Amino acid sequence: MATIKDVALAAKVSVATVSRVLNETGYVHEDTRARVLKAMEELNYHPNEVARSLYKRESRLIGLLLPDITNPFFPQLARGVEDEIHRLGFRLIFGNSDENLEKELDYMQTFKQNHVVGVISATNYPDAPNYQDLSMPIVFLDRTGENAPAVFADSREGGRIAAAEMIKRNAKRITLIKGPAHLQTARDRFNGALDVLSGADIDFHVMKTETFSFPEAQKRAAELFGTYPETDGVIASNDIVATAVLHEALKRKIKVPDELQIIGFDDIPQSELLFPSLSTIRQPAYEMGKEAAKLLLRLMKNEYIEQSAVQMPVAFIERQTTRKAE
Amino acid sequence: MATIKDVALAAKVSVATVSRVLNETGYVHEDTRARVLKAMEELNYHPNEVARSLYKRESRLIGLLLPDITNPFFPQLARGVEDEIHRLGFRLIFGNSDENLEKELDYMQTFKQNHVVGVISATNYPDAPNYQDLSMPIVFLDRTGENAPAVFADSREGGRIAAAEMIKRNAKRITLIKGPAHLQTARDRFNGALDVLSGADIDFHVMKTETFSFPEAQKRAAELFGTYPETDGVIASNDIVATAVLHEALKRKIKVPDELQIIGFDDIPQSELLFPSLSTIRQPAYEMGKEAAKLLLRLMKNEYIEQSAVQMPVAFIERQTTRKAE
DNA sequence: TTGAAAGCGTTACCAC
DNA sequence: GTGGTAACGCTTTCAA
Repeated sequence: MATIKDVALAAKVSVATVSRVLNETGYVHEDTRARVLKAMEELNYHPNEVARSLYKRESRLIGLLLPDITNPFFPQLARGVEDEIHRLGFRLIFGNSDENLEKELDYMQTFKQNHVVGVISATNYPDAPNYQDLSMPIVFLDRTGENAPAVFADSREGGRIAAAEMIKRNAKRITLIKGPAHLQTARDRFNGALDVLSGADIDFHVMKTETFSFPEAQKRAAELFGTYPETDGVIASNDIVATAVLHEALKRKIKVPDELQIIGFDDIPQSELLFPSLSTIRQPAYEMGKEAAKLLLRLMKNEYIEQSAVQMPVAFIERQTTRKAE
Repeated sequence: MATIKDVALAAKVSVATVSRVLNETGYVHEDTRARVLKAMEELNYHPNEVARSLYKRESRLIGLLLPDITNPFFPQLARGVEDEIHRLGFRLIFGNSDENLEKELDYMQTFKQNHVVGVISATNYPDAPNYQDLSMPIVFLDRTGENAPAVFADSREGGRIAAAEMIKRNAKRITLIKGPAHLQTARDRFNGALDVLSGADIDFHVMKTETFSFPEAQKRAAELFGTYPETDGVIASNDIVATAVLHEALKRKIKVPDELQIIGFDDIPQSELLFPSLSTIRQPAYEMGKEAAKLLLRLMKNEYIEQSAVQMPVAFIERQTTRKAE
């Protein structure tokens, strides 16, 4: 790879001048600039980002930390982030944390050591020391820290909507599934649904799942129909769990949505591909990724930010696991 | 962040000595080493990777280029790669190419400018100039270049297996769906199935799809049942397309697998979640990612490599869209 | 066994 | 307008 020195030599100027045209900083004569540009072209010169980063103590890299890219909710977040930062010339150092604090620390270390200009993290431990006294801005995605910049969906409202839609559709014996207790978003969904259910004149039943894994969800779904066969409406903690419930219901030849209605949460891409396709509460994952990137970019520019906790709207997506509202 | 100089000062030695204990290179007295280690500890010193990278002209970063992380096949590849390189201390610069040559070039540029030590790319253009005369090793993943290092599944064999299983299960009027022509793997699947079908005494019908997108697949599936309603076995070009066919079949109240059998390709995670769950040809995506990483690591060490094109086995996964073999 | 100093490719300051 | 050069934080000769 050609260096700035090669360009200087070819253009018969000093490296300082080359640097000036490169960064469009300071004066340089039109003719000189042209010569330099030509030399760059000919030598196919591209500045060494590492050297730049060393001197300026910041790179063109952004750190992205997600629990597990293999979980279908996260790729969309990632994609949203990337699309937003890409045109500004930023690139991603990416890692999966498995919700493991050590791994997160490890990646935060990597980020610092590589001079990233900012980080976006979907961590369950936003208040851990990992994330204190950083020299670069950070925004939490799909998570919230104590008045730290964050982008997340209005989960509680999502829970409320799910319950309201279920009631509106005339379910009488509702099962509310509670997700993993360590996830704030899961708790919010649950509490939102509870807000509505407890105020309604309706029978309901709470069941919990420890994880969002399909195999566990399958087991719990089987139990559900064993212990509470008369349920006619399930508000699931997310789409994976909802899928397991749907699966089990179909296996038992329960008619969906006539005998049993199901509402999921997230609207992961495959929810639409199920048969019957899954009614759910949509989180705008891609947009959330974009929004997080935008927020980070503003933070990087040190802009004054009135409200750095941005809450994204959720919406009921009506598909085929719910009946028409009456 | 503390620098090597701070450590040297605190330990009352020169930076050269600190560097020696850091890299375990050259002699250094036990007592000195202890002092240095202690100073590092106290200052919470972590070497600046950027400075290292500048001098050594190589980083601890690996470039990963995938078409679209939002497509459920790719996260598994990514995860396999990451898990393999993580414990060796390597990290990922990640980008989505959208199968766009410009974007790929763009990312390759980024990779070089950041001194990555190697790249793993799932490109459709392995022979493009983008990938020639690189100063670092590259391995193609899920793709092949002309005798370039690569890791990919045995798609042709996969096609053969799909066709054989379909015949074994007594399908009589088979529909073979041909995937996007620009994808080598799609062509291979198709040709493999054709190998078997054309040698068998059986009716079959070929239909093509231009993309692997669900909406297009839905349209084509609808057409299929319109123009060839008597088909009783569909060999789809991948699981997304198979899902669309299943969807359409269920909508038309065609009994699966009694009246219609379906075999997909890939075994993406959601294939198991469908109802009925999808029989498919599995590509070991996670393992492919791992294998690609391993190969890259060996290439980086300049090991002699007998066979740098590693073909991974595929297998028939029997689920509920096929009948029991007779 | 240790330290001084050059060099990695840039940028930015200060002269001219 | 332009060039010389110190500095960014590290590794690696070379000498002592």
